[in-house]
Amino acid sequence: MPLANTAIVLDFETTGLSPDMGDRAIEIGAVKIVDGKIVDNFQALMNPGRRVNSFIESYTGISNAMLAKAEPCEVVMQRFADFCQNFNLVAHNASFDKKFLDAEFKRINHHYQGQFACSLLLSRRISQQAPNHKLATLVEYHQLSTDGLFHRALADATMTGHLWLQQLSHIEQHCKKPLSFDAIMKLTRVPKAQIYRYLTQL
DNA sequence: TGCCAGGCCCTCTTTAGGGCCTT
Repeated sequence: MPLANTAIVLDFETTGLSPDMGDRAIEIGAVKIVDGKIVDNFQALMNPGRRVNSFIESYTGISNAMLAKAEPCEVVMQRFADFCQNFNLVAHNASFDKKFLDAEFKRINHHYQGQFACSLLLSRRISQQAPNHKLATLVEYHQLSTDGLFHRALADATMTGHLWLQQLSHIEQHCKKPLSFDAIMKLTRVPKAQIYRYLTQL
């Protein structure tokens, strides 16, 4: 049973909010965490085969000129599949990143086997006093290390990685033992009002 | 034609609506 402190934390930049509406990934960033330490990372722009709008250029700082020089999504996603193997995955608001991961992997006929946990759902349970649960707010709230760059894939994935490790540390203070990835997945489904009682029973 | 995300989660709820998050 793999522990929660070994995982790949990833983040996509995309052309929009929904692959079902035709949106594509334009950048992926990820950090590999083994035994609670970041040991490797992955970052690549990818050419979605069409232009992105000015909002996305402004929001991410990723221009159409940058994407024109990038490898196609299919090439990058194959390299990412090799990078992530079957590590369990983490993202902030994982439902968003999972639907893009699933859509891009489907295009290259790659079948991912691991689980996908969400640092946003975890934060809503174990940091209920935080002003809100946006990634940037939580980085400041928990005083996590950051290079000040936001909305680029590797920067966001790295910050989410630090957030994930902070969350695991906080949880372990309550249950007094390292938890499996599966246990954390279950924890993100426990009703908020029951979370601390649940932790002490683990 | 005109519309267009969607899962989570709370509440003035469950025969629903709206804010929070992600790009």
